[in-house]
Formats: sequence, structure tokens, C-alpha cells
Amino acid sequence: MDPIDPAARQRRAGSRGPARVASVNLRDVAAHAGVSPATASRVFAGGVNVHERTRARVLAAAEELGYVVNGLARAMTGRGPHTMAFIVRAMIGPTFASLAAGVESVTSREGHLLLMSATGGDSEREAELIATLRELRVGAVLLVGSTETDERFVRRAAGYAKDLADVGAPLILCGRPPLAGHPDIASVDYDQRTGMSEAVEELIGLGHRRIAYVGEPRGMTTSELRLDGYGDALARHGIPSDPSLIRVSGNSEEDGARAVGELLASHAGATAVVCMTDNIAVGAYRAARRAGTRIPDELSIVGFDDVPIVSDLTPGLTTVRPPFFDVGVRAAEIALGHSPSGHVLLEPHLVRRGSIAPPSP
Amino acid sequence: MDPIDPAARQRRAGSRGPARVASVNLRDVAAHAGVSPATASRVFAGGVNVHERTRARVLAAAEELGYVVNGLARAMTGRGPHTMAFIVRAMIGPTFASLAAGVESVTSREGHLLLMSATGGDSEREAELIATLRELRVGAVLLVGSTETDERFVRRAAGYAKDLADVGAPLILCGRPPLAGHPDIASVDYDQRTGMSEAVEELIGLGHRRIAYVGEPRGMTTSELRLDGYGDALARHGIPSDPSLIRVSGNSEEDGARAVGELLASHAGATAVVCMTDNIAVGAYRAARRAGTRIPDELSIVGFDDVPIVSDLTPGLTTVRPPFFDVGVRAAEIALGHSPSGHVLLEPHLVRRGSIAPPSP
DNA sequence: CTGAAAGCGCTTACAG
DNA sequence: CTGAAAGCGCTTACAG
Repeated sequence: MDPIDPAARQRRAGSRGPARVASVNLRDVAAHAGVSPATASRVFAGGVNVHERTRARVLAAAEELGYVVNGLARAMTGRGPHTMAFIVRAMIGPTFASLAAGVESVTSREGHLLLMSATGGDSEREAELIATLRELRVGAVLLVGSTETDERFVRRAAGYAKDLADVGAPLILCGRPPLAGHPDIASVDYDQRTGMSEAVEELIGLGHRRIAYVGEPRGMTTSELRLDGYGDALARHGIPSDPSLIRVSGNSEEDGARAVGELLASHAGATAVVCMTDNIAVGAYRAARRAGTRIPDELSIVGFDDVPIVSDLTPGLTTVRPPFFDVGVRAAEIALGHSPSGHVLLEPHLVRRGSIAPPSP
Repeated sequence: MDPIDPAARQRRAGSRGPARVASVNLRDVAAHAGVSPATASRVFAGGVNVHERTRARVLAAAEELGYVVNGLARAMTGRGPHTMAFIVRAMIGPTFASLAAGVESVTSREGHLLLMSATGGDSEREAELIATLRELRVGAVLLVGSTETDERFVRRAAGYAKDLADVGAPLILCGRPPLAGHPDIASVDYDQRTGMSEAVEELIGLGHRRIAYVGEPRGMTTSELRLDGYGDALARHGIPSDPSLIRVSGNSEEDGARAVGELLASHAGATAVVCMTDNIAVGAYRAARRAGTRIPDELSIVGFDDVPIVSDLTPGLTTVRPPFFDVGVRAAEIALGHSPSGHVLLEPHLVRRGSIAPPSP
């Protein structure tokens, strides 16, 4: 193609890569306005040091030719909006939505763009994503949600942080604690462990001693912290931990229903069940309903997350409400350099509803 | 600054615009490997037509210098990943999350990036966003969710479509019907009107004649389509529409509770209430509980959206389940040119649960 | 398979 | 206030 011929430049690019249609460029506009490209550039860049009449001529030329600044070229020289990336395992549920909304509220206020992707738990895809973001000179990366607790993940994440630092982008962990051995990597979390232990203390305060726990297996930050919080409360009150009261479950409602159903059938004598998530707690309601067990008279139930509508279950679910939106806000502020980097730990909040009561005698 | 001095290039850019740290460029790598920039470029671009030994040398040099391809520069020449933008009013609820997940499942599979933003219903912000996306040469824009039904919005959206077309990017409307008078603008929607009318028919089939409707006021596509669906069903069965049975409400649970509370207090004789959304339906449960009205014996309730957990209300909520995830998938496929542009209308699906029953005699 | 050269589109000291 | 020139970093015919 002849790159000088405007008609030739009009043609669309092939099917790969961004389309290239708006082919009128700064030089065209400058020529049409009878000024140099430098002057035209000044008009679009900031508008300083340009005579008002010149500026009007350039703007008119741009309008007439349908000129659209090429932000890619501009970004190359270090101008234009920052981009922040939000990486999550799966775009699921209110956790994702609230956290994303919190982040977005900051980026949009500052005129920046937000890139979102889900890894599906695939670490190869995760690594590719980080590589792409590096190449695109992303401004910051938020790695969101619970992650594996093993050494492999720590090494991987530390690698991401280093690679991103090479292009000047900070990595911020959200909704999970600081990375062991890497205090330099920022994190914004809510105190899941204390949140859970306070919920359990509430049950203990009501007189419960046979308190069951249903949740996902160890191996992820969230499952460990919440389970540990449960253990903390028992230990603090000298209540021995009874393995027959701890049930492993998936995080779906039906998984929860199955686990709690088995718990009830086992006659382990649980008077209360603490669920790692509201999802599982909803499953507990189902199991209780199926078994003819009354809530809260025969079984108290506690959840975690305060997802919408659990307040309208019968009875309303007592649960721990994490400040997801605020986690997003704080993380975004650190990412943009508005808050100092470091480790933020926000407080969750116990919401008391009808699903708990003293154990029946 | 002396652009030749590597130390000078090392320095970070100012606080505005993307950081510029990874200052080793293709030329540096080429020099270090003893080849021309052209050859080095070939190695990173596709790897074709490069001798295996040369290629290894270049890769080694890149590794050693910590080189990261500048995707911005590459994008300028039409290479690199596409970016798709997802614009929504607010990042709220499962609707947003499911639709986003559907879109993301496609973009990530194809190696593209997804940009998300919320307008907060502010049309100025919306316009700015489109302008920024144009400059960044976005590959496609998805405008998601219900919108105003007035002529002003039609003009605005048509303007966006035209502006985006100038840079080769299609605009796709998601979760709302085609834009009146602009059949060329693609849309992916689910049949809200029929979905609602089928739900009402279900109640009519059970013997209800005094069927109330609670929902947001006209003026938005979703509120109109759902209300029209309600009207369709009544009309089809010769049931006169009674204004005293139609209540305007906000979309929060508490708004719904208030509206349904007033309805019950008005003694308009409703035996069933159809809610524009599950949110409102949950409010209806609250109102019924407060008024001592039994569901479904004294009042049947129907919702729309099938958000999580409504199946676990007591009784489970009968509602219409829209295919949000699939709307996202189809829209993304059209955006990428994998599906022909046009108007897609998916079928929602009535989920029958315990909240409806024949009217008590 | 490889290199020199021109190009993508914009920006920015520098010198008026 | 304005322009010529060099630069950002990468790519791609063209000619070996």
C-alpha cells in the first residue's frame, strides 16, 4: 500500500489487530488548518501557548476532517489515561460486584480506565495476562480474592510483583492477607479471622458449646482464615475442638445442604452451625428444612458475606458483613498513589438476625 | 533529558500518565544481540523468517536486559490484542456479574482485553467515556442494560454508534431492545415482555383476576417492557386493567415493601402481585409478613430476574430467569465479528416455586 | 534469513 | 505564539 495515498489508508486493516479506519491524522489536520503539526499538537495536548484564532482554525479543521486523536500514539509518549487491571478468579457474585464497584468509583473519578479479567483459577492464563498487561504498560494491577496458601503461589505472586515493578506498576492484593515473606507487596483485606471468631463468640455467649463448622477445605486464604477464626473463639473459651463437628464442603448451596444434612444425620449433637459463606448457610437452611429441624430453636445458623436477600430468609440469617466496596476503594487509592502503600485491614461487621438463639435445653 | 543516555531514560516519568521505567527498547536488545532492530522485531512479532540461532541470541539479549515489548507502540501499528469496552450504569447485582462473566468468557478465550466502566447514569460521563475509547481505538463497545426510552437517548446512542464506527468499532446494545429507527445498530436482548406476560398468564391460569403490578415508572426500556408484558396477558384474557392495581415503586427491597404495603392497605382486592424485579418481590414478602398476609394462600407473588437465594425464601419465589450470561456471550461474539451483526432475542424462562397458588375463594 | 530506510501518529525541547 | 527537527518504540515492504 502507498502510505501517502489517503484512499489507501482508508482501507480497514485485516481481521487481526485493532481496526484502522480513522486515518486522518494530526498532519492532515495541521495541513488543512495551515499550521505545523507541532502547533496542532499543542491544541489537542493542552491548549497552552496557542493563539486563540489558530486554535479555532485547528479545531475547525479537525471537526471537518473527523479527526480523532490517536490515544495509542499519545500513550506511547507517556500521556493519556492510566489503566488499572482487576484480576479475579471468577466474575461471580456480590463480592466481585461490590469490590469492582469500589475500584471503579475511584478510577472513573480520576479519569482512568479499568481492565477486568478472570483467570478461572488457571495460573498459566494468569501469567499470560500479567505479561500482556506489562506490555500494555498498565498502571497498576489488583489481584483480587482468596488465593492458594502454598509456597508455589507465593513465588508466583512475588514474580508478578517484580515483573510489574519493572514497568512501574504496583501489584495490590485485595481481599486476602499480605503475602508471606513479601511485606513490600501492598494488600487490602478485611479481618476475616476476627470477623468469624466474633460470630462464634456470639453463639458461645448465647450458651452454645456444640458448635459445628462447615466450609471449604484448607489451602486457600479465605477458607483458612475463617476456619482459624472459628478455632480462635473456641480456644478462647476453653471449648475443645471436635473433629466430628467440622465438615468440609464446596461453596455451592447444594454442597452446603449436603454437608449440613450429613452433620444433622450424624447426631454429633451440634446446636449451632457456623458456615464459611452465606452460600453454604443457605444450604444449611435447606438441610434443616429437609430434616425438619427448626431454625433457630433446634439449630442456630451463622453465615459470612451478607449477600443480598439473606436478611429475608426465614428466619433472617445472622452473618458477617465484609466491607467489600471499601476494600475496592482503598486498593484503588493505593494503586493510584493517593494512599501510601502498605497493608490495610478493614473491619467486618456482625449482622444479628433471627437465625441464632440460645440452645434448647 | 538526553534521550541517548540510558541512565537518563531510566528515570520515571512525572506523576501524570503511564510510568516509563522499562526503558530498554528493541534497539537496545538488537544492539546487544548484534542484529538489526528489524530482525529483533521479527523475533518478537511472529518469529517467522529468523534463523534459529539468531532468534536464540535475541531472546537471550532480551532476557538479560529485562526487555518488555512495548505493546502501545505495537498497537499503534495495528498489532496486539483488541480491547472491548463494557459500559453499564452501575456495577450492581447478579445481572451485571452474569453478563460481565459471559462477555469475559469470550474475550479471554480470544486473548482480548475487557474494559469496564460505570456511568452512574450520567450522560456527560458516558460521552466522555466514548470519546476516550475512540481515542484508544477500542475494538468494540457494549452498552449494557436498560436505558431511557426518550428521543434524547436515541439520538445520543446513534451518535455514539456513528462516532465509534469512524474508528472501526461496532456498538452493541445488551439487555435492551434495538434502538428505534436504527436497525443497523446491533442488539442482544432477552424477551422481557413475553417473559413477563407468561408469568402473568400462569397466575391467570391459576384463577387470579385481581392481579397487581409493582414496578419502576415508565421511561426506561426494562420498566416499559415488563409493564407492557403484564398488560398483554391481561388483555389477552379480557381482564380489564385496573389503575388501582398498578403501583409505582423504586427498585430497592424497601421501596417494594412500601409499595406493596400500601397496596395491601388499600383493600384493592389483589390476590396476586407481579413484581418488576426480584428486589421488589423480596419487598413484597416483607410487606406481606408485616401485614400478616400469608403467601401464597392470601397473596401470590411473582418476581423477575431469578437472583440467587430467592429460591430459598419461604416460600420459594416464582420468577422469570433471564439468560444474562448468554446475552453477554452473544454480544461479545457479535463484537468480535464471530457472529453476524443484527438483533438477537433470547428466551427467558419461568421458574415455578411456592409463591403462587390459586386465589382463596 | 537479514538490514537500511521509511513509516505509524504524536510530542517536545529548541530556537525564534 | 509558532515551526523544523528529533524523538518515542515498533513494524514492514524492499532489496539483497
